[in-house]
Amino acid sequence: MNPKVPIATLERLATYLRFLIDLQAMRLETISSTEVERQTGVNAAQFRKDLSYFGEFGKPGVGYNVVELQNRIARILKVDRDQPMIVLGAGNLGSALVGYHGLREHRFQMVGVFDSSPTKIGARLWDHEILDIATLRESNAQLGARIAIVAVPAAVAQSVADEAIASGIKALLNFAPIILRVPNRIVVRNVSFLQELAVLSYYLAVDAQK
Amino acid sequence: MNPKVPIATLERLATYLRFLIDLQAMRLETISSTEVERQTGVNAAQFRKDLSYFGEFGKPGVGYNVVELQNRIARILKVDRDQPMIVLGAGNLGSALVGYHGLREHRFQMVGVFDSSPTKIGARLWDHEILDIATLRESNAQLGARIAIVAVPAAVAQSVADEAIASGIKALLNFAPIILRVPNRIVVRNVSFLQELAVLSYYLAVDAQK
DNA sequence: TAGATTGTTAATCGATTAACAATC
DNA sequence: TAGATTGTTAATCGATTAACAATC
Repeated sequence: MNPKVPIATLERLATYLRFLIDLQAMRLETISSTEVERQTGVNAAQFRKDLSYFGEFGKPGVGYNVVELQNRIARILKVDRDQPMIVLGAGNLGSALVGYHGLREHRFQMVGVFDSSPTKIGARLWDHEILDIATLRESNAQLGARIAIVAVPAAVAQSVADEAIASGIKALLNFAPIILRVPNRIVVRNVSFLQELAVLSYYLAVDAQK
Repeated sequence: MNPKVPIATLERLATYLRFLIDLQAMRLETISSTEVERQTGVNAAQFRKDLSYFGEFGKPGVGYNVVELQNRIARILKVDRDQPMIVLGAGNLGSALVGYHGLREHRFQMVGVFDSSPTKIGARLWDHEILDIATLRESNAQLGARIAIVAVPAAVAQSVADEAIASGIKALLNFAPIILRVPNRIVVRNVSFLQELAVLSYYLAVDAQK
């Protein structure tokens, strides 16, 4: 059914999901691909093609049922069930992530926060006790998280990632501005606002030229 | 010289820059594209092609001078000069961003933080006083920022973005999980860790099948 | 000079979009 | 039935990578 789904498709799927949640809040029953294009800017053929990797979702002449499509996309992305997750690093960013309610709303369940600083270990962060990152292996044997967010400084990100993988983590969301080297079986996604800002900065200058 | 540079190229340029800074810290004088591939995973031809949009950078038979390449990429991305920047929203995420030193290191200069909450306005956040977002237009007339980071809740992100644009902002880094509608001349980049997590979540399930 | 590595052209690969028969 | 819109095929577009002459 899904022989090599492009990553771009998966990213858009997450966008569609978000959009459908809004439509549902607005009590809309159905939506057509043309209307999706008008409201999100994603090409209508693109939208239909993206969905086609996973089966048939709409009714010709009618469109897509908002609630049904939303549920099916959630199931495809596996965000229809709780996903235990840990955060590595309780600095500014790590703290912000632990306190972010959007995660829970999307069924990502924060089960542990780790840091290496003696002044932080044992302290409370929202409703979590900060754990010693040196105990990651033992702790995650209990917690059973497969997703970890890397929110430590660049200098220690690689070794923290290595430890996380040894502790059973299968997927990493990396906020540190370095390229993590990991085994093939491990999935990594990078979030780099410095990179994003650099791209903005480039376009700012290009536009000014015109 | 640069007739439509792919966005992917610009993103990688930021990665190269980061990598070159590390190389310089390690006192390396030159590097070859093959070595870049070995250390970053980016295909060597890709690396050379990316640079070729902007001129010639290396010496055949020798490679690239680390310091020179670093400087030239910084100039291309315009991160060789201070860029004034504002943050909209002083919640968890906004606060973390304001406190993030990496921004200053990359010449992004935080010049203002805005929020709408009466309990926050006037309070100190690191070395900034939180300003009333209702005064954005007047304030940014003074501050002169062209880049804004949108770190407000989804429900108000669009109206805040509209205000920012009216205040002279030309580029937006959007953390809110919605699609911002903006005029053509405005550049937007989105950072969505919910989206990233959804992609991870998908692959986690796919791998488990195998 | 011989060996290494560049910058660039051409080939390949993959993703986006247009077009349309099928169908509600 | 007529009109609308789907799912999918085929055409287009763009990005990645391999190959190689130029050159240090």
